[in-house]
Amino acid sequence: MSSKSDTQRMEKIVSLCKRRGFIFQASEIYGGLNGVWDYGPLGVELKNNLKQYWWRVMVRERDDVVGIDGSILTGRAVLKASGHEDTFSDPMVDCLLTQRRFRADQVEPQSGMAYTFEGAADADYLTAFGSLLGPDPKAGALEKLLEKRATGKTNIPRDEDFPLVTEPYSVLVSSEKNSERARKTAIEYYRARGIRNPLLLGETNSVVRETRQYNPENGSLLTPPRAFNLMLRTNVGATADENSIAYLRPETAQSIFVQFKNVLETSRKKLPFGIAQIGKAFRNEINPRNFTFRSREFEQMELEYFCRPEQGMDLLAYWLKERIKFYQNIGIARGRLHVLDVPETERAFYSKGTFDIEYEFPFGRQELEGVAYRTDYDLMQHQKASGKSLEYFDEETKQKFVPHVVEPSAGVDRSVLALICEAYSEDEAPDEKGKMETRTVLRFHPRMAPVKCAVFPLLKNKEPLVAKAREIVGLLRPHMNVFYDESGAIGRRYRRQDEIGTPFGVTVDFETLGEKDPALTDTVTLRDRDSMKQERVKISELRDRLLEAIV
RNA sequence: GCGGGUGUAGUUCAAUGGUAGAACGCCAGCUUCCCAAGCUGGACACGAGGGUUCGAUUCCCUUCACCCGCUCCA
Repeated sequence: MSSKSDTQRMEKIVSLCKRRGFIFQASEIYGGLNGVWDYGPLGVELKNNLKQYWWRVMVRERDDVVGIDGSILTGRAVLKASGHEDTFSDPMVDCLLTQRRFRADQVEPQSGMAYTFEGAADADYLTAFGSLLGPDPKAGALEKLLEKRATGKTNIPRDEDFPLVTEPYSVLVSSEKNSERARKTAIEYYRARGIRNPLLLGETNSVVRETRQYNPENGSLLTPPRAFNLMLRTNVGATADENSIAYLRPETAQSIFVQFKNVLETSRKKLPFGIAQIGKAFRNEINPRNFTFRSREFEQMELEYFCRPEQGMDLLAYWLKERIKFYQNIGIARGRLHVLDVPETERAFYSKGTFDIEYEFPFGRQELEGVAYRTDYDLMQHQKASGKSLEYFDEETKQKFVPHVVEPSAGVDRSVLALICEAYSEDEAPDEKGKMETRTVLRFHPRMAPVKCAVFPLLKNKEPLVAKAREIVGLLRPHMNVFYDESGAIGRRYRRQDEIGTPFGVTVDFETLGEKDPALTDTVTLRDRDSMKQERVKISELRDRLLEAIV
């Protein structure tokens, strides 16, 4: 899916993230921790800008949404009711021959004749020492062979070079007629384990019925089922027993459902209304991949928008539109956003409609957000399990019912990564001598940029320049994240800011001090990151000029 | 979890069974310096743990992490 150049692009982005302080590997000095990442000084600014903008648009600027901040530690009962405790512990099995993985409960039960082998030795090797096992090795032959070898009364070498595998293996075929196919499969298996010309040892067979132990595609034995519980578990309290089990929440949504009644009463909202939350969630992913895209600790921005049953489908369409608008407003090009209408067969059984909003990452098209109409499933589950009514009473119609819910659920870390991928660009800019050089620029939307404005004195050894620049920093700092830099040539300082995506640069020069033209006193150059154009601006107008661009 | 690949300064890349180099970047200093300039000086690396060896960054084993493919993704 991703070409070589996309992989290279991604590598450059990862490297830039580290070099400039956006994202580091967690516990790096100890060799790292798989699937966990830390945000550095710039990363946290970017992430906060994203979260704050989401909160502003989704909560503060609306009458119909309130927020909460739920706990991460979640009682077992909650996740039992939500269905997570069951659906998160899928037992998985692997085919011993092809390594293909299946969910254990999805393997078709089969009946037939199972051929089991105790192991295999290299036939070429064995002939060199005479036919120790006879032409047709029967059950127990392997034991005999090992016994003989141990006594030393045979020529069979005892060292590790002797090509012998003692792991049992078994193949299921429909009947005795297919015994040869069973042997062929077994030979293939032992060959994969390093025996050049396998001689099967200790063959037995038996009739089996309704078993899920074999791969239906090739009859090969599967590994025993191993549970992959995607929830991270911990213990609360002094004793670490069954009763103290708690989970780190696998999604933020459940704390909203669980607090639905409290929020409804205290906020005095009427349907339709929403409860929003930004917070951490945890999943013990089998295979974290693609930088921060799939990690074990991550952050979500979720809205649960409650409504009457008949409003569900319309609101699903409404929120999908709103959410796409959101991504455009943070600087993601509409052309790289895709909407996937999740087909019924792939939706959760309780969902009447789900849209995935996907972004074209360098590593492929991947989900940023799911907008799902979850019906009344969640509240119903908690009502049943807790025995507490989660109904809503409509004063006008005098009806009592459990509200339905539409859920736009976005990944914070995924969106941050999308912002970085979207912003990353390389262009050509002339250096001092007019030679073209590659310039790395993060073209963040000014609203998202971690640093809004950099302020430079043209020279650091001229006190009046430095003082003026410091003064400007003081003027802007209450309103935005400002960065002061006095070291190195001015061009170098501009490039440093380009690489972290600072949209504006302000330089204090001798004209600011009124040395050349009195009319230019207290003006500075304002440099634009993308065009690299400069413009003379009065210091007194600077603040409003910048605020306009970054809100 | 399986298969393949990779681990040497912040980055890119060298070399070596015995002292690990460079470039760029970074820090300090000088310079009326507007797009990675120049000069001087400086800091920083063999992912971790074992083993072999007089001696290991180099050879072997294990482990950790990252990348690619599969798998998974309620």
